[in-house]
Amino acid sequence: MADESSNSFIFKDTEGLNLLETLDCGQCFRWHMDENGNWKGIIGKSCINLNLSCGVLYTDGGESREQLEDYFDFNLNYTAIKEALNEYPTLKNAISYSSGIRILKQDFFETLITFILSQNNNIPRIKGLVEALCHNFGEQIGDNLYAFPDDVTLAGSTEEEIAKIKCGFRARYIIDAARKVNQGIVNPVIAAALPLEEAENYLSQIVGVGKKVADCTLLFGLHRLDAYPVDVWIKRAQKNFFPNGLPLELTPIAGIAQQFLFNYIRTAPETEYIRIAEKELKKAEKERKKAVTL
DNA sequence: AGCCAGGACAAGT
DNA sequence: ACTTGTCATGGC
Repeated sequence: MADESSNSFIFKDTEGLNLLETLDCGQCFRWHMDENGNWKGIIGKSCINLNLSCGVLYTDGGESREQLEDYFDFNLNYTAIKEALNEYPTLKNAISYSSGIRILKQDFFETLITFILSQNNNIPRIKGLVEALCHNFGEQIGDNLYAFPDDVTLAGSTEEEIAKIKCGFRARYIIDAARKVNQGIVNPVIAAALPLEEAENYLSQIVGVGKKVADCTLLFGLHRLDAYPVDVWIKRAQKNFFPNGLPLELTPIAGIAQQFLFNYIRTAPETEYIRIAEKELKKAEKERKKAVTL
């Protein structure tokens, strides 16, 4: 992979990109690291290999240089964004914990369906469900490799067929999403252009899509950096660090701040005391309720 | 064994 | 406008 052949590309200025932090921070679910620290994943119908050493990203298998440049959003100046976020102590800590996170520019439909699958689920299981969906409904693009299914395929399936992947109550949500996208009732171009709150409501036409899933779709699938998904982890972070919400100045890039915060509160050693404290609190609450009923 | 998970939704205060 | 129960499944 020394020089750029037909589908191998080199990105020399990766601005502090860290593949583990970016590909395993809960924004995407189809990338896998091997024992050497290299990554393999699927973008569109391409299986892509990634190797990052000494700040240089070597890619193999992509369609074009522009495809990867776009996917990793290399034209956005992350140094400047992180400087703005660093003005706030908690965000500064979160960024120094995992400074190599970038918000990927993923496919709209894939992101929409993936985050429908994400609801009330943990990340390992989301990965399994997405993989099962691709395996059962996606086009085979290689040896045991499947693209994410398109809206036509999913819209043409039944709820029972979708439920085969064991996604439970989410099966009918997927059908509804696929049909509304397929019929043009939900159009990514329109969603991308609407003001945030209207865009959230627009996507919430889909049964099973509320504010959280809408925000994830807007942020990860349409690169709306003002979208700020609030899940159980972000609620925890807010309770402890931003009881009055994020600073208003950060509104245009709240989504990026959110992703640093999410990874920080969920996995950083220095926030473990918060996770433990909440567990203890919950346990005590349960004991209290038990005592009342006796 | 039981709690929880990148929630949404309906029904109840 | 806020709480609560329910939904299907399996990771830990």
